Amino acid sequence: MKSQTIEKPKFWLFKSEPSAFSIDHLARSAKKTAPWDGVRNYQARNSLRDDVQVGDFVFFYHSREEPLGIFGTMQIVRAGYPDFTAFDPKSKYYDPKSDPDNPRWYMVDVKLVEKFPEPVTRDKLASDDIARSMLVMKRGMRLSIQPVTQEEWNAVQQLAKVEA
DNA sequence: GCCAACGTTGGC
DNA sequence: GCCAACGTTGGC
Repeated sequence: MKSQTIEKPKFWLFKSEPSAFSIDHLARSAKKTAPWDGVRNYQARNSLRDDVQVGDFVFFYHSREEPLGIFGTMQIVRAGYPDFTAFDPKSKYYDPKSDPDNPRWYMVDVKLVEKFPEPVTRDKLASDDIARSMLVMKRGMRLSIQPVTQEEWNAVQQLAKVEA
């Protein structure tokens, strides 16, 4: 058996404050594609650099501003590469400690797949037996790049189809 | 706007 | 290597 050579599809949830970058920003981007830049947390960085692969599916989550929740889905179109905003003194994400020869921060490119007709809010997530236990629902969970299970992915897709 | 939870920094 | 202080996140 060579079953371990089969790549499992991977699912993620990326968080963003919509005032900084929202799903509508992504929808208006050329080819509905944009770099997911500005991640400045080591655990999230490790995921972007090492784990997120082209073809992986991603939920777009709006944090901080109501309504809080999952607004749609994206797909990874470019795997981890150095986050160039860290090298730009004019960027709000500038980090002088990130050396271009040994970059500290990484990003990926995402493409919008679907904006849900209605967001799947935290209230809706909390009402579902499976979605309720997602990482994003845990108190104090600040990680902005989170793994999602296949079951959670399916559960949220179901919730997105239910009338608001 | 508040503030608990969390991650990072830096003095020792 | 510890841990107090600090800055940030993000739900409420």
